[in-house]
Amino acid sequence: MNVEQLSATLAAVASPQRMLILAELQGGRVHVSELARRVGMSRALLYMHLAKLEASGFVTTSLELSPEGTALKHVALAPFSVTVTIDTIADAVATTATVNNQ
Amino acid sequence: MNVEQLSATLAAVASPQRMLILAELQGGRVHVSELARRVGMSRALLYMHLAKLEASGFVTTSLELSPEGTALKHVALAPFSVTVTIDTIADAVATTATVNNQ
DNA sequence: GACAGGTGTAACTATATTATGACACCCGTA
DNA sequence: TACGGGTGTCATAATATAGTTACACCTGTC
Repeated sequence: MNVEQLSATLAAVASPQRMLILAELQGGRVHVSELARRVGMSRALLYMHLAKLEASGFVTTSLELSPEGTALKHVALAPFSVTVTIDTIADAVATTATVNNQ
Repeated sequence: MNVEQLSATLAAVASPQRMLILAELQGGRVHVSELARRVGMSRALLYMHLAKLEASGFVTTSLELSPEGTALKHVALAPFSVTVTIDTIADAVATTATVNNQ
């Protein structure tokens, strides 16, 4: 994992709003509009946050048809565990430096 | 640890520039001006990054007199290990929610 | 005194992130 | 057809973060 990826992953979870979203998803998967109501933010904003969370693998989404026939985009928590130590960081920096020097 | 603290801690380390700084400090403590040269940034900018790293406990600083009599601000890596799981986040959210509802 | 090398910060600009509001479109139902 | 409830995205505004430049000040040395 290079610096950019590690940075993006940490930044994705280093947001009070996104932590709220993840905590809410602990109760089970929820569709986007319902999730927006629960965390108290607009759908447009939630889409932005979900894009960051999904890009770094913290959540997964799936578009499914409800019994009533309407499409629902379900968001579910993905299992994850991120540990940061000086070695994690040094490795990322070393990888990035190598790539840049090629 | 509440959401604000956890967010600040993760944000502090979720920066390519600050990762570079931490990686550089792995070789031992360095004074500010020298560190600025090594990571290739201005002192003013480095001070800003160091303030964030120090606020979350990733580095420590100490002002000391060199043998030549000039003051040197030494920056050293502090031992750390940050792990983020859904439980870490849920706890932080729960703590924050409790505080806000008081 | 002029210089080299250090600390510390204020003011400002540039850029990235976060947030809002409006729009187009789809499906079932009264 | 007019709702109500979804999805998805586009400008745009507001705010936070990152970065630059310049300044004041200190110490030892030529």
